[in-house]
Amino acid sequence: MRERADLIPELAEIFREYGFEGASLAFITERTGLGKGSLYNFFPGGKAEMAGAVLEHISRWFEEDIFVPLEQGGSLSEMLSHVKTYFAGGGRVCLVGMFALTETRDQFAVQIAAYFERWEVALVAYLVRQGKHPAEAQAGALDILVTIQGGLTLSRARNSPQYFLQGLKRLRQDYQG
Amino acid sequence: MRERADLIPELAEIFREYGFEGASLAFITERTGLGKGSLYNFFPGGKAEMAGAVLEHISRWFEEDIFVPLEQGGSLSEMLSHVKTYFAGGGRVCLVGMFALTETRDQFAVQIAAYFERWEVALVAYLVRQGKHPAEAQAGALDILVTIQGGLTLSRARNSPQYFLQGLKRLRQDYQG
DNA sequence: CAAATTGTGTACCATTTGGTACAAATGACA
DNA sequence: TGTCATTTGTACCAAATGGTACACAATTTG
Repeated sequence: MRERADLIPELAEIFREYGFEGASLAFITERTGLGKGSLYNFFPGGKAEMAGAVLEHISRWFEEDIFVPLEQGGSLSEMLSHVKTYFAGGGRVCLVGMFALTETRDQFAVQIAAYFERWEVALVAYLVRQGKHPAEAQAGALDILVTIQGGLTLSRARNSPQYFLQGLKRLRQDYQG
Repeated sequence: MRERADLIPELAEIFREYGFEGASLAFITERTGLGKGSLYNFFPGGKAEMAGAVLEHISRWFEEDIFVPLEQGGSLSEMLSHVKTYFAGGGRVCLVGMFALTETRDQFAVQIAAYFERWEVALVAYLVRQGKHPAEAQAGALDILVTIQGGLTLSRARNSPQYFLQGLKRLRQDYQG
């Protein structure tokens, strides 16, 4: 017997690999080893609720491990290290970015936008604390987000982590405090 | 009566909006106004062949309007302008990037990788011509691709073109010949 | 230990999916 | 004009889809 919380990381991995539409209920059943009964017991709203829970889980992780540290004295270098680990050095896809591009987007638009906005706010706070002017900090935050997202997309597309890794390297140089 | 070539841009727009899995045959028939008979007449391989044709069409456009000019004396600024127009200033999604992230990826992995590799080659050629050392040119090419892709993803996610537009602006500054 | 609660598997459902068959309409062309 | 190939709509199909119903097993809890 399992509980809902244990399932969420598994579901996250499944959606990461197959997308929202691509991950059929039949496949989710097979991969988790749970029947529909259990699945719909934990997530009465079906696939949509599963994906929602996964997004929430991701948001919480970033909130604790990335955003808050960034706002409370952590360094950018530290953040980039955590990000690098989280995305397996470019081998793991950003589920939020993926949902943002596909048809799933409308369904989760609010959570998707909130995730990136929150990240941006934390980055701006960090850069201002480093002595940058607000406009400069804003531009820097966008640059950092864009470089991470783009690196992940291209690393996936070319099946090579170099895009992601080199992006992180440049960010370290350009924004070292 | 229509012909195959006219259909491809329509299909491209449909896939862009709904993704590969999300664009059902029923919807494609409705949107194009063509029955399955016509669709399967032009694309006997079904949806997969439609998407393949769309990717090929996109590749050809970039080859002629982006890659070749870049290798034959065009400026980076010129390329960035074309790219900006093509992606509607950040309002249009990169279909190749989208396919790269979703489950569709395996099916079209070769075309997806080739598209970005080709772009990278053209950029390296341009930067070397500008007097950069090969390693520097390579790093610059990756940076440019990453910034464009990331900008598109984030602009879509936040429903705001600023990520894409500011990325382009930075590229203009950092790589002006 | 009994009773309520929670978790689980299976059988089932209507709907939608991508795809096929084929006859009728349309066009090019001699 | 008559022939032939292409184009088109419709009716069909098996398989897969997300979802529900429900009986049974495992827990908690009084």
